[in-house]
Amino acid sequence: MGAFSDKAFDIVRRIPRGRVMSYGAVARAIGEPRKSRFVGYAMRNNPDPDIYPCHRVVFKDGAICDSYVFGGPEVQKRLLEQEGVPFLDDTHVDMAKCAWTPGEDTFGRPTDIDWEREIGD
DNA sequence: ATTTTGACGGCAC
DNA sequence: CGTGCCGCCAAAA
Repeated sequence: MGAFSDKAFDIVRRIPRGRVMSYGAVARAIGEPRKSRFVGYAMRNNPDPDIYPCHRVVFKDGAICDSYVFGGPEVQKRLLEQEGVPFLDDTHVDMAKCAWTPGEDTFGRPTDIDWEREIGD
């Protein structure tokens, strides 16, 4: 995989549970906002969905991609709901509430590595 | 080397 | 709020 994909996965891996990032946000986090599209391309080659929560990457609108998803958009939505990600409607995530960006505190926050912990709060 | 193809995003309708 | 188009740019054919 290219260096870009590597960076993309590095960012995605840090997305805490219950939060999401848009493809463009990931691209911007990498420093190349123009390659938002390529982020999706990278996700398509996700080596290990268990390590890289690509399901937390959605459209800027909060919509979920309808193609090339591991188990279909429904599965992705299901995973997000499971994490407590708020939805505006049946097809859109409430980005205003769960949009995340690197730099926010992930220290005490649960990340992909904390799958064991439940969202109970 | 050239053409086609997108897990996108923005903007016009 | 949904559709359609165009611009980006690397990867695949």
